[in-house]
Amino acid sequence: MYHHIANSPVFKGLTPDTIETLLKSVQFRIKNVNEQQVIAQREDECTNLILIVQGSVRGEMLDYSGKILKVEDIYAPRPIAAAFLFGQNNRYPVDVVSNEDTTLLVIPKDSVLKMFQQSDVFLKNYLNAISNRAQFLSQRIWFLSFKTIKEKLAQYILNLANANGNKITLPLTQKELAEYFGVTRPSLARALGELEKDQIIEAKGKEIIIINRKLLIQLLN
Amino acid sequence: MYHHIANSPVFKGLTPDTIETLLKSVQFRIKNVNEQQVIAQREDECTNLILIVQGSVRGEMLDYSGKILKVEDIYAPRPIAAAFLFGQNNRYPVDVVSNEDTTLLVIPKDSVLKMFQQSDVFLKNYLNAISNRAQFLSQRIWFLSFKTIKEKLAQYILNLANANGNKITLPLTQKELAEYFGVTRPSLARALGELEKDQIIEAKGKEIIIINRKLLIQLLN
DNA sequence: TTTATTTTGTATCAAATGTTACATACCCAA
DNA sequence: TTGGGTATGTAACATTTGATACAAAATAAA
Repeated sequence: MYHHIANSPVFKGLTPDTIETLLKSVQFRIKNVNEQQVIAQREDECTNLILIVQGSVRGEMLDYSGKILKVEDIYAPRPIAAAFLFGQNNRYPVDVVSNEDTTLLVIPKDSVLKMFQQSDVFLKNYLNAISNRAQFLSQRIWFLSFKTIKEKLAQYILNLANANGNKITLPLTQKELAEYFGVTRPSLARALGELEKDQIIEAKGKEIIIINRKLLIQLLN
Repeated sequence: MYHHIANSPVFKGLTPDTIETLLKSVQFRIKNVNEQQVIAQREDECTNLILIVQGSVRGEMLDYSGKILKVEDIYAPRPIAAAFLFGQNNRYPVDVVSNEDTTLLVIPKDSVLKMFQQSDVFLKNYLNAISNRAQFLSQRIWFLSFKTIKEKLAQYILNLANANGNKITLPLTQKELAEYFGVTRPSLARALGELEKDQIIEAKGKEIIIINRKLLIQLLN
């Protein structure tokens, strides 16, 4: 087990032996769950740090009518909801359900605090994990603030192109990109097509070449 | 000064004297800036924890064409970008500019780490601050995932009503609410008007009464 | 290679929202 | 009380996007 979780972001830089020593100095437990088992429900208080040792879970966001809005899969050896163990309203924002037979490492909050005192590395890793989450979300919101699909595309392409000149390769399928943008797939395809028709970009498969960067930037005005 | 920052989220529960002792055991500096002075630029590395002792600053998000997208004001005695001191890409996501004559407390990252070791309370406060930020952003994204304005309104109203029965008071003006929803003000007003016309709610100023909760929930389907 | 599956391009139509403009209501301060 | 500024209600029209459907292309599997 310690070998598995040594790859977890919160244990990065620690040897399996060190992790074992660290964990054995506090309380924790192992929990095995079957497929489709509910691990936590929305609004449950989040009192433990949960790491996925093996398997995967998903977070399901529901609205008031019970409809599933968004699903996020989390795989071993990542932590579940590290950013919800602390904070004013430390409750799960989603229902957490196992996708498959899954092994969980459950560490109570005060054990986590003890581990912070004992391991500088663990503390830094934990801070990094939450911070990364906040940064990711922040970036995502910034992105969603672009009104039209073309604006989002322009911003997205310019971001990728900054490093690699005028030729980029989309790292996502159109379907995934559409989901990332919060729009439908045909709408995204349409927007791409129009950018191409206007001679702003040239797209062949996932390869995109910026033909007229000036016009691309102007889309953001 | 220590009295001022004692009200900061990261120093909550500590007396001014304790804070003084804590800070004097590490390195830090005070920085006074005039109005409209640039404190940090987007993509600058974030190497210090910055607290606003007195005054206020704003974070400005710019797109590639240089247009200001969003502004967030931060007032004393809150920290600036606490969630960007750690993490993989610890760079400011925004330009930070002072709104007025402002006094800043600048604490280098390694001093912050030392303070974590010396004060359990400070560490917990910091974790809470980052976590709150992540939770806030998470909630915000969840919210933005509702497609139509009516859906957003329904979700928003139901959230407020949960605690207080069927009568709620909007804590924001329509303008602010529209901004929060990421829509224009007239569109929000129209949506509110239609909910009223359909006898789902009754709105008078900021007072809203849910007339037909069932229909309100059905909007989410 | 052939077949199945996924991805992409495109079209049509309806629905939602933005834009702009203006009138009315409200609130605070002189 | 009376302005002046802000907040709100509403209208007409243009734009954008969603929903749905289907065909072509690309990719993976047999």
